[in-house]
Amino acid sequence: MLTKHFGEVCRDSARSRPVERVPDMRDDDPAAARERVIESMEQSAELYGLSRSAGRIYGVLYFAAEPLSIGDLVEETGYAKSTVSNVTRTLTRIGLIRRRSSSGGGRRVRFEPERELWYVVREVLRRDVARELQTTLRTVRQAERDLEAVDDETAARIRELRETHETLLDVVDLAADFSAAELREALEAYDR
Amino acid sequence: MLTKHFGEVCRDSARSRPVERVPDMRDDDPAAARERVIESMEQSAELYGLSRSAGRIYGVLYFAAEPLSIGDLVEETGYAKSTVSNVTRTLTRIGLIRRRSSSGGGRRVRFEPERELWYVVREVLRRDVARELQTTLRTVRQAERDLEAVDDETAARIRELRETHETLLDVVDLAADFSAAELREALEAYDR
DNA sequence: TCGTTCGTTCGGGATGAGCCGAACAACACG
DNA sequence: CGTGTTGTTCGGCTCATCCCGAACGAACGA
Repeated sequence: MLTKHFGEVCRDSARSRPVERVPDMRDDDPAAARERVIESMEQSAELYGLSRSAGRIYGVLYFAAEPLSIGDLVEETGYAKSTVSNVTRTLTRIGLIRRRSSSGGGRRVRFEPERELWYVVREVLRRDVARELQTTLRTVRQAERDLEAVDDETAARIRELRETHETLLDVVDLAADFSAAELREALEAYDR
Repeated sequence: MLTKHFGEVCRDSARSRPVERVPDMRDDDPAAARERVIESMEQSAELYGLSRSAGRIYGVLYFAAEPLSIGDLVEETGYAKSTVSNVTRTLTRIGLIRRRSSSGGGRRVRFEPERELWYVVREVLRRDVARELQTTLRTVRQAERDLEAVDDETAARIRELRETHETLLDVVDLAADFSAAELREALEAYDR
């Protein structure tokens, strides 16, 4: 997936949050603007199969002046400590945030966001998508080999499937080696 | 998302299926090979945030010689008619399968698969990802405008976020206009 | 050594997803 | 018009997910 639910993109987006945030502020208040952007991140998180809390935690870290600990995040987001602990683990695994352990003394863990989103996408492409394509490809190739002698519709379909996946894997592998700006340039430069 | 769960990619993949399939067959049996590929599709479906049944139904359609009706799919997959009805609706919305209604007479609906997977990805990029990026961008730009007078860390972060999203949206828009082969060629041709 | 401070893990409650069977609705054909 | 056939919708069941509070464990300082 890449998306959790391709449809019903907006479900109940008015889930009651545990703490109230930014009661009433003027429009040019940085805190209010920040809050609106973070809410947008919550929504995006849902589209990409993450929980709403993941979006908020990433958002808080995005705007933070310095890496935050779990305790800090609990205070900022109003989520329980266990929730923050689990969500940060998930976000770390994806690559959306990083643990900066042992900054100075103490076992206090601090998290900082990866702000270059394309890096995150790239890692997902490599770690998840490419790997999935490879696994499928292995299965398909094995099936193709098993049916070497056969020449029916099924064999033809399997060949087609292999070719499709080979192309997709090539594209993913290639794209994962580009930066976002390079990618844009490469696509703009290409003339058909 | 694009993926439902970026982690725990393999959960209990041995869920009991309602009907038994391909009891025991030789390795070069087309049906056995087909079955293994379809099982692989079930797994892929999960990664991309779809249900296992969606993967199987798509797989059955992929190998079908002709478009299948809901009744056919019930017979082929062993799922309940209601399940097949719901899943086909989802798959149609995504673009993985198409309804070929009114082929000849009758109100019998038939489904056929989109075998060019990149087309599907492209549609998802356009319909879901690009749209999401645009929505976020609108929010971020509004926030930036609200903070025109302000010049603090938050304002800087918002500017950075806008630039990131603008680049990503450009890339998505561009990529969605390419075929898979063109995309590969464009990336291969680009020399840094 | 003993609190203190942090983070993780465990069990539980609420919500939602996936699947089922059965009832319902639409349409073709006798 | 019935009547069978096909697809959709509805209520229910089960299981996973999300989030919580509380208990647990590991490190550090006094």
